[in-house]
Amino acid sequence: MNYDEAKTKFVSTWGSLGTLWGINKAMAQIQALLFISIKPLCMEDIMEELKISRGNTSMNLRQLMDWGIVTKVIIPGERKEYFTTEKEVQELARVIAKERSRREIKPVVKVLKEVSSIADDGTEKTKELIKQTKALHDLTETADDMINKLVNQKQNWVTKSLLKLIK
Amino acid sequence: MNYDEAKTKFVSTWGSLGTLWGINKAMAQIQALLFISIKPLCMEDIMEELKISRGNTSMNLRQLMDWGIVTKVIIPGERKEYFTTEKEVQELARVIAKERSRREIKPVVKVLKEVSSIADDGTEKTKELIKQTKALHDLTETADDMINKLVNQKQNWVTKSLLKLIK
DNA sequence: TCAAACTTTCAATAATTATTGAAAGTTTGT
DNA sequence: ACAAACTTTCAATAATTATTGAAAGTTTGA
Repeated sequence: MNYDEAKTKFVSTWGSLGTLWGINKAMAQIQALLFISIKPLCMEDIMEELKISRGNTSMNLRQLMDWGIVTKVIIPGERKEYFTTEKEVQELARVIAKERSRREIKPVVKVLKEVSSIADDGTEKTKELIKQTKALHDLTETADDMINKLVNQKQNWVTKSLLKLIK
Repeated sequence: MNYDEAKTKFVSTWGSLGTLWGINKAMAQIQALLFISIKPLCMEDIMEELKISRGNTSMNLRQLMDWGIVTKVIIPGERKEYFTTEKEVQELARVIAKERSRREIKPVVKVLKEVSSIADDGTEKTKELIKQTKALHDLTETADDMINKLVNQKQNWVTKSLLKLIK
């Protein structure tokens, strides 16, 4: 496998993993492309490499910037804008996890709390609903906390030592 | 909020969370419904509660059974089939994480390993590709390992004490 | 072995989500 | 103030994914 093959393989695989953290293919691919690029890229570069339209590129770059993963770079003497991505995987993971938690997990935890707090009218079905949603609430909240805490540890040794602990 | 409101809210919220673990809405809703039901339900019950078609119900039940989350229950004297879901949240989380890892994370880890193992031809761009995909490989693999290990600990105290550790 | 009771399959359709491309908007140098 | 160089917006369209419903399949009891 040569450089170009490896690059294409990486970009498309990382793109398809997008769903795993709730972003679309193009967005994930743009990030992947920037992630392995040795210099900032402009819109043309990205459009050409990924064969996507200008509008698509613009919209997805915007979202990546909103997330704080991609930043605009101004190159003196150049009119057009260039882009780079966060190069530290640890930091990348932090941002993604944080965003995911905020957008998707937190609202669910909130609903679970509400539902598990309804008045116990004494019927078996209500008891079951309360019991099960409470269990789900605890699990979800704990998992969310853990992910956030883990991912906020910037030093990699924490992850490694934890992993050893639970082996 | 009374029982029926709470139930509807829970089922639809849990359904929309489906994307988070890579299953579709109907599948997540069926599971949610069974999760708070005090007795096994048949296809009619599910169709009626969720207002979905017979075909949809059948296909999604099948997939839930393939995942090992839902099991068929035979009620003596009854012709039709009944279904229940795993009621332990811990076990539920285990199955979901395992499935997700197998279907989505493992293949990506494999590709990252391949890509990061290409020959270093000495160019800067190749070095960068290798370096970055290697970092991603390590992170992804570590995260995957952690999730699997954590989720395999059936006792809840492990999670709790770990959480304390990293607070 | 038949028919009633039930489940599965799958082509057609609907719903959702991503992408395009061209017009409108913005910025910059002269 | 203008025009060139660039970016953004968004309605239209395409691609993808989920859902339906009816026909085919299966099981069971008499």
